[in-house]
Amino acid sequence: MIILSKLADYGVIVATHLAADPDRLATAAAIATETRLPQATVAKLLKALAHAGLVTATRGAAGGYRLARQAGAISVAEVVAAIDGDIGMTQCSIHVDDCIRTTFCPTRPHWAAINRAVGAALSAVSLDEMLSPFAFAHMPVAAAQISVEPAR
Amino acid sequence: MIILSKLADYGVIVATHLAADPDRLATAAAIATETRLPQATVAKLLKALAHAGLVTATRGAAGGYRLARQAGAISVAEVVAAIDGDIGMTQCSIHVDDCIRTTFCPTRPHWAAINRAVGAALSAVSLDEMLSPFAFAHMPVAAAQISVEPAR
DNA sequence: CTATTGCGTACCAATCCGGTCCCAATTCAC
DNA sequence: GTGAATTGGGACCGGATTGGTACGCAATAG
Repeated sequence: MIILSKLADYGVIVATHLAADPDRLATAAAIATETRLPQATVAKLLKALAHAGLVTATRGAAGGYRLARQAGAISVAEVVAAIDGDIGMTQCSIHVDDCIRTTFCPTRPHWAAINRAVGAALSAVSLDEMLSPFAFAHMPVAAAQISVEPAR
Repeated sequence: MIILSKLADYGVIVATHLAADPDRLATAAAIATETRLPQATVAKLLKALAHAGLVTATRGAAGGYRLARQAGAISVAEVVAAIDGDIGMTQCSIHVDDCIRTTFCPTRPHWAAINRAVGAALSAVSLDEMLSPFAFAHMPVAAAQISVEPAR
């Protein structure tokens, strides 16, 4: 299974690209060609990022986009959430009501904890770290201990 | 965004249900009614779990399913992987080749680390813990520190 | 032999997703 | 003031994925 949608993946690429050059005011078209992503899609992503307040947009001729904060202050989790919506493991993590099993399902309360752990993994990484050519070393401790076994 | 597919979510419910009564040989139909999930779907899930070796199936009349291992020795990650396939954050985590950006995309190497952290969060929880009415407390350290901010 | 139960596969309907396009609003240059 | 460039916010569409079902085959108990 793939967790991130293509769009969210692209969103991180675009945001990281902006982070590489924080002072520059880049147009959607320029970013698209530089990242080799489809123009219309990049434009859509930037709108979403702007809506979430992660980038600031300047309209009009000679307009463009720029990171709203320092690259170190924007986490991957925020970028993903800006595009795919808030992160939750299960249906009931987000739509709390529409599950007939809520009353007797024993697993429900535990998802919240798993939820936080996953969110933490994404929140722990900022854009400038994504930019660095070196792998970062401050992932949650459990990260190195267990690897998920493939099933097929 | 919702990370787990409905099917994977159901899979965990079914597996947890089996974990509640490890010695019992339960038919797919019985599990379906007890968990209030559609029969055909539960049957499909149990096949997948059996295929992954998480449950053992006994065919024939008076047959049924049973956990293949102790509930404490089966992680949520395994159940999810059995149904949704192996866990990866991005396209390139799984299909390494088919991305034209591999050569110059700076974010690529970092996803692996995030990947492991997420996998660890799911691997850290076993079925018997999902069963307990109390929230477990041994999530990765970062879990409690950061919460993902909603975007919409 | 027959009833029960799992096994495998094929199939269908619905939803979701990636992607495109269009037009209004805003700003700059001349 | 006019026109070009650029973002903003929709609508829209085709295709892939997913949830769910159905059917025939194999195995086993009685």
